[in-house]
Amino acid sequence: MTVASFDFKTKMSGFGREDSPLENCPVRTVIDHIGGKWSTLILSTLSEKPYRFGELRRLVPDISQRMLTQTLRDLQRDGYVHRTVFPTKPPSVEYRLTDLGRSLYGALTGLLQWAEDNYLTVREARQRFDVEGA
Amino acid sequence: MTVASFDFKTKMSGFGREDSPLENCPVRTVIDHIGGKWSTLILSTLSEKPYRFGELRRLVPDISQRMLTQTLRDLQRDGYVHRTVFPTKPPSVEYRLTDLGRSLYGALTGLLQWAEDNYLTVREARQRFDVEGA
DNA sequence: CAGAATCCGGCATGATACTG
DNA sequence: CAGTATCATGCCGGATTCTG
Repeated sequence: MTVASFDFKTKMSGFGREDSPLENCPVRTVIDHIGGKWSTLILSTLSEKPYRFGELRRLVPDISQRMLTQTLRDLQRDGYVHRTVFPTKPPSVEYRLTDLGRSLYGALTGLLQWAEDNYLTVREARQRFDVEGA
Repeated sequence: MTVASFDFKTKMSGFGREDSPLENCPVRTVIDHIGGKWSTLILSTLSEKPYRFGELRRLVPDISQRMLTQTLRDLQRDGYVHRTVFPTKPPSVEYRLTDLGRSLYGALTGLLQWAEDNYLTVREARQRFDVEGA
């Protein structure tokens, strides 16, 4: 199965029907939830090693507490992250990637590497477009 | 360079400074713009072969005209899609992937394939989480 | 046919304050 | 330390109408 035919089928599956077609698309099941603003960043950080809540806050200083909590819950809900509570005093909570999360991160790596390799080209294209458009 | 160290560095580059750190992150330069609701879908469709505006509308019936126009413009701006106007009457416009767009789609394929392979697992995890949480 | 312009609602995100 | 709860808001995206 070629790349094109694979994805064309993927795209088509779930479209053209009346019962909320987008929600039934296999690809969107995954993409919609890791396309958020912080998901990839948290996954990247946790791919290095498990971290506690406060450590994540410090490692990703731009994120608000609210968004960190929510992103972690979403990742946990999808089975990418495991949450362990240590009933110490004060309590500490450790987040670590599950096997599924590590697997997803592996698939994500190709895209992240591409971004790293090509972002300058993209920025130049953007500038050219904006200049000639003006 | 390992996966973890690669991405940890990527993540850190652009953070911890005051001048709008997120905007300077190489990864976000790319991810922020293909994380939209329709970008991957249009890229997938165009990976098959070039299409005209109306054909794209029919192939992705859920998208509104406004969003199709905007998504195509963004993809063109980033250099992923080339836009060709044929001055016929009535006019027709063809969209095709550039080399950069094809390259990006190649990097994206791994993630799409992962989604196709694992979306059922993710949905099950989601259900389990929701049930035990209730 | 291929858009541009406009209006509008909802959700994602942020800021702040409070808690066990 | 690790969250929850509440409020404010921006902008994403849908529906509709108009144009060359």
